[in-house]
Amino acid sequence: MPTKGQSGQSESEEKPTRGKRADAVRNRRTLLAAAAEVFVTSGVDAPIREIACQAGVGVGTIYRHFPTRADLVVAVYRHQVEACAEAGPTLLASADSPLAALRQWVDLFVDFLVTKHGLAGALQSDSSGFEALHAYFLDRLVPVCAQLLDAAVAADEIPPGTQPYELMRAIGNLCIGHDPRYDPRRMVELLLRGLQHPRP
Amino acid sequence: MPTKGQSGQSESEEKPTRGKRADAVRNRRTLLAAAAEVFVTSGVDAPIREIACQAGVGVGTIYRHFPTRADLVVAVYRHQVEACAEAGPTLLASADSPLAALRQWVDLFVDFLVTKHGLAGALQSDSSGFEALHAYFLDRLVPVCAQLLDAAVAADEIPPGTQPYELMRAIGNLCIGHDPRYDPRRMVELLLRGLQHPRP
DNA sequence: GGTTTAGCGGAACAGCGCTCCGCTTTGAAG
DNA sequence: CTTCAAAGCGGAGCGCTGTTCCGCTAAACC
Repeated sequence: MPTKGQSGQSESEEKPTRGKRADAVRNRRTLLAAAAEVFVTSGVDAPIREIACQAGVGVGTIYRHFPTRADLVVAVYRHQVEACAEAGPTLLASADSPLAALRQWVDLFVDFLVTKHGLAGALQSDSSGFEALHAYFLDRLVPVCAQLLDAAVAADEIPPGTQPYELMRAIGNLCIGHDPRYDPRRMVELLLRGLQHPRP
Repeated sequence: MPTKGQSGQSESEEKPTRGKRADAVRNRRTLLAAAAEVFVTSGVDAPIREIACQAGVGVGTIYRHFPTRADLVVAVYRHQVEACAEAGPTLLASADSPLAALRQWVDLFVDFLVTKHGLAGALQSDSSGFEALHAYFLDRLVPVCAQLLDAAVAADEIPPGTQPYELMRAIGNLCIGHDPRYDPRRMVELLLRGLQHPRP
């Protein structure tokens, strides 16, 4: 992991560089890298101390930069969530049909969830300050899902009435749990099939 | 809650009365009652101490009677799980079609899960000694589900290939989370619709 | 009654989230 | 380069968990 090349660091910063001290900015990056690494091996509910240790900082530093767990998780996965959100309109334009676009987009979302250990579970968790995570994911992705659903309805590929929020949550729920006998993708596929028009 | 009428208590005991001491048997019952009550208000992952307090016993007593959390949860809900399992064949005999029986049975299962706060989540949990709970539910219900699925396949109402375990897990997952904007029943209904034959 | 031992209670330990405050480092003014 | 306010840091410490362990109580059997 190359951390070299600090010559010009005014690239795409979320909002950390806001008249902050140099060591604070450095720590924030270290923290994000450490969290990303720990999340892979221990899941998103890894002990805070573990992340602090991996980053070589005290727990206080984590809480100052990321007051709640959700803030940290969101910061780590922001780019990927953003990419997923942006993929919605793109797919709608490129796919054969709105329903096909919806399918591909859901695939993207599912892939994202199943590869992040424990993330799907955390998304639905009602405890431990994960609510903000839930909120962010939903704020960002539900509108995209709504757009895809609307397009599919307009193309008469599915009946109207499906709530985007409900669908997203169902998909998230289906992605919970690692088990060789359980393939979330297959169940999501079933769910999507159920979305289509029942033939009279 | 009437706990009277101890005259003849040799009714349907699971296995507590096995040459045990009288106070042990009494404590076991108290514990089950207390746990059932606490589960309603605080969910199945309520603190052990809370259950112990409600029952008026020490925590050691709980661990002696129910070594893992799953043992306690299973003991509390055994009757209902059993009833659900037995309803399978009954519905198959009484319903209009195997698929209708499957639907009604799934409804039963979903009702059970959504009314027990946190149970669905615990079912999928991979931590805190809930594995045994998972195992019990599956051992008891998957065969019933398999029977219903087989019947529906035989009646050519659904295509073959659906794994009972996978379906049960998906349904369980869909029941996670209390939220006015999310109705598990509706999503399970979608899933079941997806199960049916796609019309060519 | 006496004796044995199953069973009980809860102190105690370990792992967690989160807070709080004394100390260090930074960056700019002199 | 020195000075110095304050931004930032670290980790001890608190409260709440699950789980164990052992001295003591009281049930059961003689």
